[in-house]
Amino acid sequence: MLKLTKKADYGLMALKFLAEHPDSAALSAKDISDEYHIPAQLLAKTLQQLTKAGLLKSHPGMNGGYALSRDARSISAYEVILAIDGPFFITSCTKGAKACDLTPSCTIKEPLARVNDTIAGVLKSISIQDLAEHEPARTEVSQLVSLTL
Amino acid sequence: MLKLTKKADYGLMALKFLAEHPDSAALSAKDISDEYHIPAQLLAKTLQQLTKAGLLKSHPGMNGGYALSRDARSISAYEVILAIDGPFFITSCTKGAKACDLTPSCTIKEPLARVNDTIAGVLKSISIQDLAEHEPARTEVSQLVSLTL
DNA sequence: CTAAATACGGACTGAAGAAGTCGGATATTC
DNA sequence: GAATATCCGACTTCTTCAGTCCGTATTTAG
Repeated sequence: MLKLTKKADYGLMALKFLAEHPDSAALSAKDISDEYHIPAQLLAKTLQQLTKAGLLKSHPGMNGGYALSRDARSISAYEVILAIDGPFFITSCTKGAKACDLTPSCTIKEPLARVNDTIAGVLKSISIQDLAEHEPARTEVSQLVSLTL
Repeated sequence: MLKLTKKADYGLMALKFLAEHPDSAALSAKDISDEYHIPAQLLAKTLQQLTKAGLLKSHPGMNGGYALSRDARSISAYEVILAIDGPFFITSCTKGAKACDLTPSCTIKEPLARVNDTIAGVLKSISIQDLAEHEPARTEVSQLVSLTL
């Protein structure tokens, strides 16, 4: 309930790791899975999804691997989650056009859609670079997000 | 992925419906499930959870049913979701104290915990009364939520 | 040219959680 | 006492996530 998938987590971790090693030409899926102790093949698939989404550049062969396709500052957490988990909606019904089956009385959706937008806005405001700048996190971005019901 | 359960949706709808009928002494689970075309027994359980959480007052017997235990303006969407789905965490690992197994390297969690707090804050700022004040939603709450990474 | 290392990608299994049902017990009103 | 409710645990079913297996394609190293 209201939780990211592990693949999304793994994806964020991987991008963060790549952002922390800009000098390396490419890091393999195994390099990253070793670092974080996550299942290698699962991470591999996740990285493939991110590649298809254009967030990573891949390079097969020996000494191959993955690298960020753009600057870490221009990649948002939102893009990563979207690429892996697909579009998310906080409500069960809001599936594109097709609304709540036989329940147009579902007036809950409209306010919750705003909540949804707010969350998306927050995630869009967080870049991979933000994640890579470590723990103490004195980044102090102080992002303001407004919600109007 | 990042979605409320249907029970949480149902719960919000039910509370909204009750808030719209403050004149009625009590409305039964069936009254509400008919209104929204929701499985009656499932909604019943949800209402029982909300009763245990103290958000509703129940009354068995004929002409019995449920009523809000407090003013609709003092009940937040956050409380409802918490009562039904339990505490939510956007990350997979943040389970109370026990952190990420063998992965303390999981620096992703810290920034995402802030996102989690932001979402909680937004949900806390939305009352059942807000949901009940219908569609055009000229409520214009204009809530500000700050996020500092 | 061959072999190793790597990315790609489909199919499959198992586990977990969500959605919904069933059946009975208890309380209240008429 | 009968009808209408809430209460509540157990159960089935369905979906999705997590993870694995296995084969293919591609690049580099030697």
